[in-house]
Order: sequence, then C-alpha cells, then structure tokens
Amino acid sequence: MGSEKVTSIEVAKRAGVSQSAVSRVFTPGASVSPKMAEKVLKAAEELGYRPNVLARSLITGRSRIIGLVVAYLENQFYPDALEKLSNALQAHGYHILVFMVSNEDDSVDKVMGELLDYQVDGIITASVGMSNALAARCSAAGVPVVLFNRGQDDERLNQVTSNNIEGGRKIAEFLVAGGHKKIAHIAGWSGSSTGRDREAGFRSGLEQTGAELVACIDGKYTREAAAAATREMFSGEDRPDAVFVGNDHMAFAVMDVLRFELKLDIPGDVSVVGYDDVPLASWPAYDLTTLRQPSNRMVEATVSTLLGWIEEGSQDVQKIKIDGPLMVRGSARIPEGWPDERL
Amino acid sequence: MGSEKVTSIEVAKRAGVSQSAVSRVFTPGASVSPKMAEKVLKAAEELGYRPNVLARSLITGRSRIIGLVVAYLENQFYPDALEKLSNALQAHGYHILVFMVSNEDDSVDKVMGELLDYQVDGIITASVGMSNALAARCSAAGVPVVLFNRGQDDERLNQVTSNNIEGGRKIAEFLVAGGHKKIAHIAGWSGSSTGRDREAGFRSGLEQTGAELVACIDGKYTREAAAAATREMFSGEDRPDAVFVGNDHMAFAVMDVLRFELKLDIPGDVSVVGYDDVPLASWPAYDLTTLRQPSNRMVEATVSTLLGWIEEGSQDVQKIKIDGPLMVRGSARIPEGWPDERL
DNA sequence: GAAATTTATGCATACGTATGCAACTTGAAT
DNA sequence: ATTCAAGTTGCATACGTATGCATAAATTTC
Repeated sequence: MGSEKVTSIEVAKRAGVSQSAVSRVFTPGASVSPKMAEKVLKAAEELGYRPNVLARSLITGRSRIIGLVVAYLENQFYPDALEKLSNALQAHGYHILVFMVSNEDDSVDKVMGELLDYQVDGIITASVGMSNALAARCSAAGVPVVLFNRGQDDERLNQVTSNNIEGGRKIAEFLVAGGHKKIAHIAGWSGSSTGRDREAGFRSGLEQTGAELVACIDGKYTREAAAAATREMFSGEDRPDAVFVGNDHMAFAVMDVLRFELKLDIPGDVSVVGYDDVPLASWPAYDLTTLRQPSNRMVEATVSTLLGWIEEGSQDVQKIKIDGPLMVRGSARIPEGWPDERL
Repeated sequence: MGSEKVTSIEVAKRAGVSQSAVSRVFTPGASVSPKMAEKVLKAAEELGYRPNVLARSLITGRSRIIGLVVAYLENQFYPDALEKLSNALQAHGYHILVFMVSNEDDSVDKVMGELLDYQVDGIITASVGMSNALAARCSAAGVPVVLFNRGQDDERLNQVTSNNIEGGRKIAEFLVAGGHKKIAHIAGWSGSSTGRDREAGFRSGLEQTGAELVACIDGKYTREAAAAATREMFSGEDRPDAVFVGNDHMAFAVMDVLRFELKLDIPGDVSVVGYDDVPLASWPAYDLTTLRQPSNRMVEATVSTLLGWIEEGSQDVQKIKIDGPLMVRGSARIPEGWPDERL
C-alpha cells in the first residue's frame, strides 16, 4: 500500500524553493547556484526523490527508450548481441524495450505500432525486415531505424551487417583450397538478405575458381529445416565432401545429423563450415570452422548510428558492412600451409 | 524532419468533437455511442493517430512496462526465459524493459534506481538477488517484484523457482541407483539459493542412501570455473565415476574437458548429470541427462503473480516451487529397469 | 405524453516535469 | 557610488492524456 510517489513539488516545498529550481538541479547544464543545489539535493535525498522519466519525456520529447524488435533468441548470436546492445546503450543512459515478433505473419507491423506508442527514440530490428509502409511511418514519426544483421533496399533504413558477400567468397576459397571436389550449401533463409548475400558470395567465389556447387537447399535458419536438408543431401551414394551452412545455429544441427545419424566423420568424410562464430562454435564438442561476424563492432556501429540520429539529428542513412575473419578450427579440412599463404 | 506528432486534440478538431470524446473512444470500457466511435476512429485513421502511452501513464499511474533485470544471457536458459516472458507479457499488453547488471559489484542497486525512474509497473529479476534496502524501496514505491529462478528470504519478494532441493535429491537417487561409487558435485554458485539448494538436496539424497560425496567444488555458474573444477577433480588417480553439475551451462564445459582434454568416455568412464534442460542438452553432441526446469510453467507463474499484484492489487507474497522431471539421456549410466521402477 | 432513468458528451482540471520570460541578486568595471 | 553584465530564481505555461462533474440527449417507464 505504500505507493507514496514523491514529486519535485514536495521537494521544492521542503527545501523552500520553487519547483523550477528543483527541476534545474536535476537537469544537467542548467543554471543553479551551489547553495541551491545543496539545499535541493539534501531535501531530495531525505524524501527519496527521483525524477519521473516518463513525465520528463512528455515535455522533452525524448523517452530514452530504444525499441528492439527480435524474432527469436534460440540462435545464440542474438542473445549475445542483445546483451551487448543493452550494455552499450545503458552506458549512454538509454534502455531497451523488447518486442518479440514472428517473422512469418504480419506481426511485425502490428507490433511496430505498439512500439511507436511508447514514443521510443529509436528502433533496432535484429534480423527482422520491415514493410515499406512501416518504414514510412517511422520516418514520418521522426524515429530512426537501424536494421541489425539484415539488409533492405529502403533508402530510409540504416543497416549494419557483416560483409556477407565477401564472407561467402572467403569460405568458397577456403573450401576449394582444401581440395574439396563436391561442395554443397545449406543456405540461410532466402527471404533474408543475409541468406541471399552469403549464398551469392559463395557461388561467386566458387565460380571464380572454376568449382561447382553440387547441391543447395534453403535451411531457413532453423535446426529442423537444416537437419532435413542434410538428410536429403547426404542420403545418396554420391554425397558432397564439403558443406557451407548459412549460419552456426544450423551448422550445429547439420553436424549432429552427419555424425550421429549418418555416422560420418568430420572433417574426414565431410568438411563443415558455418557463419557467425557464436561462442558455442569454439567449444570442442563442435570446434566449428566459421566466419566471424564481429558482434562487438556491429553493436558499436549500430549504437553510434542510432545515437547520431537521435542526439545530433544526423540525416545520413548508413549502410554499414563490417568484415570478419575466417576462424579456422577443426570441422573442415585445412589447406596445406593455409595460415601463411594468405592473412 | 517529419516529426509530426498527432494528438488527440487534432483528432477531436477534425471529427468535430471534444478531446475527451477521443480519449474515451480509445479507453476500453468508456461510455461512447457507436456514431461517436465511428466519427472519431475515422478521423484518427486519416491522421494516423495513436494514443501516447507515456502521457497516458502519467495520469493512470500505469506504464505497462515491466523491468527485467538480468545478469548474463550466455546460459541458454535465460534467453529462452526472456523470450517466453516477453511473449506472455506482450499478450497482456505489457512490455519488457531490459536492464543488464553484473552480479558481483553493487550495479544491481544502481541500476534498480534507474528502473524505478521509468515508473515500471513491476520488476522481474532473472537469477539476480536484491539488497534489503532495495526490496524496501520497491515495496515503498508500490512496485511488485518477482525473483525468477532465485530465492531470497525477504518477506516482500515473490519468487518462482524449480524445486531445487527435490531436484538435487532425485539426481542423487538416480546416480546411486546407477551403481556409482564415487560421486562428486560441481556446484552452482554458493552465493545463490539455487546453487545452495541443489547441493543441499543432492547431499541429503546421498545421505539417505548411505552414499558419500567424494568431492565438491563451486563452479560459480561459469564455464571457466567449471572447467577448472573438472581438471582439479579428475586429475588424480582416484577420480570420481559420476558428477552432478549445478546447471547445464557448466555441464557442457565439464563434458568438453572430460572428453577432449582428459580423454574420458561418457558415460563409460564417468556419468554426468546437469540441471535445467536447456535446448542444447537434448542435442546429440551432448545428449545430457538433466533435471528439467519447466520454464513454461515458471514463466506462467511469474506472469500471473506479477499481474495479480498489478491489476488486482494482490498482497500475497508468493514463494512458488515447481517440480520438474529428470530427463534421462545418454550422458549418465542408466540403472537397470529405471523408467519402470519409478515414474 | 410527461416524468424518471439511463446513456453520451463537453468542460475543466490533474498527472510531474521542463523552459521562456521577467524580475531579482551579485559582483565587477567605471 | 553608479552602471552594466552575468548569473539566479520564480512565475506561468506547456507536454498529451484521462476522468469527475454537470449538462444534454436518448431511452425507458407509468
């Protein structure tokens, strides 16, 4: 029952000053004398006063809330990014309001409406796309949007991804250099730019060396679809000797099927390469060779882009691509003298 | 530049009605005639009006924001819970504001202040404790708190956990029934109730059957500490033949060390049992026998407790313990005729 | 058809804070 | 002492919405 909200007015009363004075003491950069500050802070301390962020936002037009739209947290890449994003924003006095969506139906649009109702200062979508109508609404509302790990053509949307095309290409070179003859791909969801770009880069890398892609199935970024694709791809006699999987999360499923259902040896019978370098990839149970998405730098770029728009009214739409290194581990045959040959 | 906020006043003007009328149309349960509703909704639609949640909260005293305090998302149990919590709350019109803390310093207290500044309607802490002073402040502010997966003696704090003592006991019975003679424990962080309770239950279960705990080290819920504990515990000649690890996240590290550093066979040389049943536990690479924490039911209990306090002004502090089953898989020797003997 | 009752609507105000403006204080410069 | 500028403070108002109260309209009741 003790919901005794204490307001700036009560503090003012106790300190014997005006409400404006209290407000100014709690507003960085306002004009206050040292004695005033002392009086007010003392009274505030005694009453346990803290400014009401919501009331403040009503007048400043800034809520210090960033909306995060995310589809699923099963793929370790996203909780990791969420943790980093939250920490980085928290350091700047912002906090993350979470909105879960499903990527299939129109829940994105529905949820995004609720998001704007909260007067968020900015929006980050993690691996989630947006309709044009929605982009227009955010733009009209003056709310900047950054697509994290997803590209989209809309000219109003900032985006931060790894260099997926280049990444796909690097993996192709690596597998070809490793002497693989029958290279396959279990692709990321074809409805996503990341999935398409990685595949495109991979294909282009193969072509460049004259190699050929012997099989390619959409793994939809889920364990189930990736496992099914693996069974299909490796059931015949003439199975691939290498497979690039569109992300680590699927790669783990692929490895599980190869090893425990099909009794194949990795990398003896087949090489597996993933994409993301989530923490689990380096655990010895998988020891997965994978292209690292540098989540630290991606988060950094996301936050600075967002705060640039919010605090400095930047108008430059950023389309940032960040290069990542191939993490060579034990799940794929390593070409002769590989680490020296190219950096 | 298009930050054209449209307010209820503009809608009222266009519809030729009062601002109150607009407000009432958007307030469920208010008294409005059908024609009025139609007129207003039409005008609102044309202008793209949506009520400002923050302004509304100022007057209703309800923000529809739930603060979630969480220390780390590396252990898959937490992103999973976060996803479920968010979905469940979203279905009731609430959303989660995320606050990351470190469990070691006093950042919990610091962060909790910011939390209250946002006028959250309730607080969920995931595996994070609270100082008494803090519990008092939340109580004074009338903000209900639910500790998720963490117990604490304070009489003001609701809590939802699995039945950790009973869980520890079940695992002891299982290992003893499996004929293990040298049983060890890599415990959860001794600073947490979950860690202490699981250990206590485990010890009590062993005692009950006359078995003895040959070694026990605090794994602190981290991979690193758990790996170090494993090396210490299994370095000598007289190594344990079974180990109960305080949660799955550590158990994976333990298995990695046992298999890949010490070249031991699981369960041939040593049985491993975890706690949580995160998704990864069922993947064949680990195939971990573990005690399931029923996150669905825990989330359900958390949400209903919280909403009970918020919407019905409940005053009953809940200390909920939920039983979970032992998921018998391949990482520990299975007693003869086990599944039949007891349910 | 008039009175009593219910239902709709508008008016005014309140929520807790920030800020432009004017009035005032202080101290320096003349 | 006198003038002026710089620094402080209080007053009043605004942000966008919800709601008690009084009035007006619609409905029921006899």
